Amino acid sequence: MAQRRRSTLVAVAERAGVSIASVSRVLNDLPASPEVAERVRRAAEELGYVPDATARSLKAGRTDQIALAVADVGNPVYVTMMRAVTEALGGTDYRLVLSSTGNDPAAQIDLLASLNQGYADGLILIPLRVTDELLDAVRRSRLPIVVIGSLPEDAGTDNVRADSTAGMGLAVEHLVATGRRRIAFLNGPRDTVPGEARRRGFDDASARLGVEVAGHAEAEDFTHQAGLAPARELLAAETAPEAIVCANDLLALAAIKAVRETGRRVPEDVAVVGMDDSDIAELSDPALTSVDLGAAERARVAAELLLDRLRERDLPARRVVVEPSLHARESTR
Amino acid sequence: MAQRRRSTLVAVAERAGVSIASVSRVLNDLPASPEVAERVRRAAEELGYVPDATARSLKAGRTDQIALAVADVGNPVYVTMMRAVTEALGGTDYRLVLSSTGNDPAAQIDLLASLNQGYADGLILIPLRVTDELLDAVRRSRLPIVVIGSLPEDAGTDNVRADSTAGMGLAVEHLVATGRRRIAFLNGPRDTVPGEARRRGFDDASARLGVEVAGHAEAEDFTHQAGLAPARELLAAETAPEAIVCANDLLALAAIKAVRETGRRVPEDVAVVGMDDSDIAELSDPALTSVDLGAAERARVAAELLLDRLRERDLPARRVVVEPSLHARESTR
DNA sequence: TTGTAGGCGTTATCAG
DNA sequence: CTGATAACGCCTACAA
Repeated sequence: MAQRRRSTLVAVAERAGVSIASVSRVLNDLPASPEVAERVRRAAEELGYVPDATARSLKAGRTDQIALAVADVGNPVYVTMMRAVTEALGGTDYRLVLSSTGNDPAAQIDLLASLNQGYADGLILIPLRVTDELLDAVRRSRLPIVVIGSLPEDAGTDNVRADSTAGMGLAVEHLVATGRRRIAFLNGPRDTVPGEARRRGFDDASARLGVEVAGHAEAEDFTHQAGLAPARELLAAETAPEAIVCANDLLALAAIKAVRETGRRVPEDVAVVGMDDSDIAELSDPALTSVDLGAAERARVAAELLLDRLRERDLPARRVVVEPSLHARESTR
Repeated sequence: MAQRRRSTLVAVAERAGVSIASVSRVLNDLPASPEVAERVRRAAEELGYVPDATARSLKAGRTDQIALAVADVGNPVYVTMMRAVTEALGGTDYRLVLSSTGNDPAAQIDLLASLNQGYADGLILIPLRVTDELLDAVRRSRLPIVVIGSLPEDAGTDNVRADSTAGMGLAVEHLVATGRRRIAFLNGPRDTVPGEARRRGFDDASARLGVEVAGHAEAEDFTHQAGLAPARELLAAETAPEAIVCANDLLALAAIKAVRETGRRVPEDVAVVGMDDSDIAELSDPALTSVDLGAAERARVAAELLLDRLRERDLPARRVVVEPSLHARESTR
């Protein structure tokens, strides 16, 4: 059985018969005589000494931790982002502290407040809704924050965003190119960051490309369950759509299900395009055509920006836009 | 703009004209005269004072952090578990430190070593493969660990596991009850904790219930992609299976896809049962019948066990088995 | 090269 | 009730 109590520099020093300063130096590869170095290393080894992260942090003023705040750990897009952040941090020796704040803006503000306790060196924030209070809290925060999602110009915060308009453009163009004209839009809640951006994107794209808009519907949430009813609505319209563009992949699966319920086929009768290109796009049957708004890339870039800023605090606020790409699969053949 | 530098007890004490001891007391709700309390609170407020988590940790010997180590942040089951842990921790003031170790046992051992730096108070470990080295490292660890997954009897570690045998029993019984006799098994890698457990479970159940085993196949990974080829194999057998039991939901989706490729229908020609009852089971079309091995519950219990032990170190090692349940959906109608 | 000592920001003990 | 002071474990001038 290993000793219950952690051993400290003092213990190692005693055992090696030297001062704690020498121990610290040896273990941090600072100059020391070979003989002392040897004694220290052996003592440390024998005691199973491991430096204490907390004490180090207090001294160094850094925690080597980065916080990631997401609304919902369950949503596939956030999972993608989490994974990307994890990978980006893999090479460094930062640890990841995960906070699931739920949809509640108040919870995010609480989180920002608690961050000022300094348990992390920086934060990647993925807000579902951006309120003025949140922006304010972000501005007031003592530590570097990178926000993923659209922010007002003057937010003065590092910011990585998708180009929803371009993404919707890709979706609609693709549908037009494959011969669809009457296109409907299945959105999530409009009072969210992605909901608002994607609706604008769809409207822009459909106007620009001169397609016939066969209806808008809005699910109460970006989930499969919430998507079924509005999808059925769209399909029940007098002039049925030839294609449905959906604001995310879960809604797209709901659309496919709804299409099939009416006895129609995907893609022959109704084509379906999703958005986010999450894992389920490939798993779905038929495999789902989806626009990748660069979730992984956005998260990766956000991590880079943050690491950057931790290295060098005095940088101007940066904004990065990640370009979308279309992944054509069976649902729009 | 907020002041760049965090203010400390000393700053508050100076401003309030009292000692740091008094400040600490007031802010920790220890007895103090109303007048001092008032002055301290005002000063703290004016300076935007927030106590430093690191300093607190050093003093208290606790970090208020719990580490969660999973093999792959992408796998839906792990996501389920992460969410459950997040929720379980929601009521407490523990933070969650997430480590994605990959499939590499060495990485998990490194993680255990680094944990001895004391950046967390406890660990929930979900190993994909349990090697002797890993068990050893777990035993040697200075901090409380709860392992999710099967462990040898004598591991002496808190442990939460699924009952794969019972789960497979539910799957096979359900298939028998719905009139299927020739049943095949699509597994993931056998040299993993779940792979081994589920294979044994299937063999036990099929023997006990006297069904005709229409083949075993093994995917190289628990993924959709890896499942396609072995699923096709099973279907190409001379006496085709009437049902396929799959070791997880991703493999089950692969099986459904493979069945359809051959022009057969699910569930009429071939029934498919998945395992884990992850989100995609409900999303799939047809919706997937799946055995819930209690991923969320296991994670929740693991978190409870850990919190428990953090409260009271001297507990005997506990082992909890979580019972499975079957969720019948369209894929076995 | 080595040791002494101070300090990172808290909390807690012990006098006053 | 309050204040001075000693830890927590580490790093690092500075002095020897």
